[in-house]
Amino acid sequence: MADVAKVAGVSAMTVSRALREDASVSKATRARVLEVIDDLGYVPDQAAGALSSGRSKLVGMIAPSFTSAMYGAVARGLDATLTKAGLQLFLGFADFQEEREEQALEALLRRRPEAVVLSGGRHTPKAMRMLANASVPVVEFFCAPVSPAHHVVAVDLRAAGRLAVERLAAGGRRSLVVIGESDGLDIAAQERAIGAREAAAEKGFREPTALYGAGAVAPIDFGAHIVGEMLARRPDVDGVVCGNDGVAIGVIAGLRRHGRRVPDDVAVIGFGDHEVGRHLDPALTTIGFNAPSLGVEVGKVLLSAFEAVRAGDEIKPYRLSIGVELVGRDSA
Amino acid sequence: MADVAKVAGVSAMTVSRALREDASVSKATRARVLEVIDDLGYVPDQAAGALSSGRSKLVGMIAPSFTSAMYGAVARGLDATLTKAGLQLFLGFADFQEEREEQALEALLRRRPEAVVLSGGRHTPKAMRMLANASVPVVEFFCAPVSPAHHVVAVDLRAAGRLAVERLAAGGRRSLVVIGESDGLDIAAQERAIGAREAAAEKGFREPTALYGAGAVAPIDFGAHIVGEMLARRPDVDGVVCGNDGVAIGVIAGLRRHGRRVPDDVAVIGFGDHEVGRHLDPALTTIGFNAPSLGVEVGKVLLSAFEAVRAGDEIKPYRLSIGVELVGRDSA
DNA sequence: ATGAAAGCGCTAACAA
DNA sequence: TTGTTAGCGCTTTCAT
Repeated sequence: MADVAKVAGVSAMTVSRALREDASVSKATRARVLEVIDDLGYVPDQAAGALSSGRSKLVGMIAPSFTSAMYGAVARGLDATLTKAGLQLFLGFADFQEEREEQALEALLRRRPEAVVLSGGRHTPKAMRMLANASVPVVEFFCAPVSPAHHVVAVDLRAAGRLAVERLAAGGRRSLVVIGESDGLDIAAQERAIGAREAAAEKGFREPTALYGAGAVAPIDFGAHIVGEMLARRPDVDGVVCGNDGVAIGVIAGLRRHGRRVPDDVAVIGFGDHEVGRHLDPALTTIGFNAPSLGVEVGKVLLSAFEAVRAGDEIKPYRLSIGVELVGRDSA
Repeated sequence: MADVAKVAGVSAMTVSRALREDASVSKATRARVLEVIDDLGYVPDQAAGALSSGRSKLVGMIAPSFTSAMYGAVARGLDATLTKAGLQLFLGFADFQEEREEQALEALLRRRPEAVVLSGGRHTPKAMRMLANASVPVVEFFCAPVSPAHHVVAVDLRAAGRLAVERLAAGGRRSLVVIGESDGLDIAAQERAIGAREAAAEKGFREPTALYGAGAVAPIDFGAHIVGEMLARRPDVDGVVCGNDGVAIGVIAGLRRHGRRVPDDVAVIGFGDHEVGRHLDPALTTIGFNAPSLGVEVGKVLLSAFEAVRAGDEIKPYRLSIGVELVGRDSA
């Protein structure tokens, strides 16, 4: 920056100001400085800027993985919203483990983010403590947190469970199984199971059998393998609610291997509305929600939290619920 | 840090040293400092550390998207390797557009990464200039760059094209179409097409028809929609090589709608070996490669580049080729 | 509209 | 083994 200042014949301060929109620099000076910057290929050092101003312009997001399309889509929506506000998104991996999440969070906090976004659910006590100490807005997304200390933008997973059961009931199914993700988000699976149980009770059905995955197994393989256990526990099953479309695809494949036809013998419903579902045979009935817009909503929550802080207003926790919809196709 | 130093009764410098493994601090002092740090919930500020030491401990990676599993898997492999070396991965989105990549790169460079990882292919001139100015190791991954100025860890896409055609030839197919991704990575599509053309020429076939996608369309939908054009351009087609498994799934669905059976009338081969392929009907024949290990290899290249710099050695560009393998199933 | 001085929180280099 | 001094590259504040 000193170089730029020298070449442009101004002080470093003027260069710094020329880089910002609002600052008071004459048009001519700014133009000259910007030209020199371009000539020299100067890129300002944000670490220095952050240290000096106390604003890192960083928002951290920690997700279980970016291998499944959902979290990538959320991140993309969030990134788009933040970029418009001059903020950068810093992504971290939690690998579906609370301990890894804690590590990722600590690494993130070293960069002094202005806000933290992480997937809802359980967190380690140390992670909770770090979040409290950081004194920045925190948003938990996707599923409702165990102890909601912050803002929440959660998908209405109970409604998902309810919708699925209602669809199965409408199709004449009576003996239900609910299968949780294999991705460790057991909170999400439980929420969905609660919704399913409620709906089943309303209809006067026998309580659905709940089956949960063990960890970060590939969802399709998990679905394919759990069919054996499912059939053993509930031989008369005629309706299955799956934690995500991957599991559903695996379950359908597994059922086929066990000689059960879908949807004639057993109806299967997925979750997530992955684009592949439409092209399967049978086409997958699933519960959908808008993942990129979930990211956008998280961004909006942050932006208004920042706004509130700037205005000196009291910050009240947001509780946003993202709606779900049934995508009725052939598998159920 | 000053707080910690005061409470522990040492200087800030000693706290700083206690935080690092190698530094010379007595066991007793370190233990005391670490305890105070834990009590106070102190998290060091890396922006300050980076400014002072000139080491950001950041490696930036810019990928077209994290909505498709591949880039997420690469990022995960890279992150794992870097974390072991005390480096953090900073992810950026390019949204399949060169201009967005340039923006993401500039934002990244403001954080002074110690290395930059980006997907191979074309980059804007300004991006190239920025990379040169940054004077840090650069790795281009997945597909070979147009002007390879740096390290390259590329999947052997020509071999992928060749393997696919050889499989089709072995199945008695003679009239071939090669479909490029709809994800803007046209370089990758072209490489694959070159390999396919070579193999077709060797077998004495008529040159395969090449069809390319228009941008960031959902791959499955793209595959489904391009079938019409494909059948118009090449009515006698009996073998299709697709740019990724999503496209292949769409093509199979599209062919079915046009009354062509797979694989009886037309054989279809995908790319990427997505786990869903095994569970489709017909099960998808595809070309696979190990995405997480691609990420790990990128990490290794960076680590040895750092090592070379530290040792004062000359840095010679790496050219790593990641092998592909045919995953023979039912669709071809 | 522009500049000078001070300092953000850390670490390199040197001293003890 | 520990402490002191200086300074990383910016931005804040205050002055002009």
